[in-house]
Amino acid sequence: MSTMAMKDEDPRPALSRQRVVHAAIAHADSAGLDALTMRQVAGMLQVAPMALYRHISNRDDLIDAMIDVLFGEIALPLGGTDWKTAMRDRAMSLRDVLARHRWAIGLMESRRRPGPANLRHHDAVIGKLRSAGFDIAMVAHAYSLLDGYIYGFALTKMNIPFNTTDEMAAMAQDMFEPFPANEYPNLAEFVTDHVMKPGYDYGEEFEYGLDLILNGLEGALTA
Amino acid sequence: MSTMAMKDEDPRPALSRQRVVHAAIAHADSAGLDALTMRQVAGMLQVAPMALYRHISNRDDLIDAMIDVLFGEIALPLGGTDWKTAMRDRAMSLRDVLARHRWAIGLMESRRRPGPANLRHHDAVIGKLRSAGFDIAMVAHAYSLLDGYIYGFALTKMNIPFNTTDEMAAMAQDMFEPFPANEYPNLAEFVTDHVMKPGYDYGEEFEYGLDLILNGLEGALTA
DNA sequence: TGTTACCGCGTACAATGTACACAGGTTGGG
DNA sequence: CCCAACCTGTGTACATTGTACGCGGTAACA
Repeated sequence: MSTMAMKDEDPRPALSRQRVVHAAIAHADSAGLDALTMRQVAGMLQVAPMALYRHISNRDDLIDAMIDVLFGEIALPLGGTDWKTAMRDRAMSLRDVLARHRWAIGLMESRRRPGPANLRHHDAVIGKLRSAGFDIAMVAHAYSLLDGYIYGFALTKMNIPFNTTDEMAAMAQDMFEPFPANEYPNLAEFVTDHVMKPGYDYGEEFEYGLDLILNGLEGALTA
Repeated sequence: MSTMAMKDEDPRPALSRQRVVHAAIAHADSAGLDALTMRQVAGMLQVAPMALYRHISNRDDLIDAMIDVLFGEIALPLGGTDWKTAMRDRAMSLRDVLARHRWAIGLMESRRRPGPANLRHHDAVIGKLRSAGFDIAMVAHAYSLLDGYIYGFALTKMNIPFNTTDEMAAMAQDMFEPFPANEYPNLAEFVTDHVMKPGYDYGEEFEYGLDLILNGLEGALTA
């Protein structure tokens, strides 16, 4: 039989830009950006490293494409709802995307060649705010504040890998261990009495700040 | 003469951890983190690459040390002022530090081994908030919100290298060029009518959001 | 004067991104 | 049906990186 007419269980379907980009995302999700080497991605696809270069022009181009896929993952419920609900839903969705793809946090807004999903996303958000009565300066304020907070929250909170309270305790131990006891009493109290308490939930922390910002913007808008 | 009794103009003073770290910061400031190779740093100090390893244990240890120097650069005016002024000043100072050292934005809060300046800084900020009447949960809210915003603003705004309006226009051109005209009308309007206007100043943008957050926190505190 | 600790160096190696030329299959024109 | 052009994946090769290892020279102290 010809290779073309092979059945579905072809052990090695043809390479494509899409397949390369998705494999790269999967690998970065599980192993981080540093581990995203061309040879690793090629390995995942059972292909020689140089085969990738038929579909991407270099590693940076690959990352650009990966980021644009993530922009496509952000939900944009801009339909009938008011701007506040729309912005809140978008923020939560973006937060979730960044949680799924931690490696991307520092890259989303620093691409020199934004892809179509990226531009479409920003266009839609700005459009929603404009049609809700924000003038252009106010759009700048709102967008700057919201995205700053969302990305910054992701940056400051998600880099620390604490999945269990025990892990967290161990890390705190390592942190304070090289220094004299009680050298940093406020910080120590904060960590032991709050961060390490069982009920602590970063999700709630995020929403608290988000709502504070949204309420502040609402006040500024109606003023 | 002995090498020890050499005069001040010794062309190559003894290496030290401090000198290595400061050279590395200077290089990262001007060339970025990717260009921060051991060989480059060694070259700045007119020393063989392996000489560095007598004073730092590896590249990651070097970066840890660099970050802690930056934490030391953040002004902490926690004296007689009220919490709001203190937090505002600290935020502005941190913003300035991040502007001077863009390469550090993604690294400040993700060190697994925070240095003494880092811990002292957080301890002081938490202490200031506590003594101003914030309970622990409120400290978590405030700190999360403020640092999220500060780092996020730095991340989203400073990565884009627009020093002049012309450069910005060129970049906007490159951004939209691959796509049909008017594909992204809201974004296009925003860029041309606001970002590229001569009077646009990112500093003001930062302070707008900062004050909104501080006022929101004040409201929550007194409630 | 010896001995010991330290510090900078030269060499070497494994891992990485990617340039280059090639091979095997696919396809379209005669 | 045949051959030429063309894709697409491959093997090899090289420059650049971090850093392990052991050497030699200098300083400090006996």
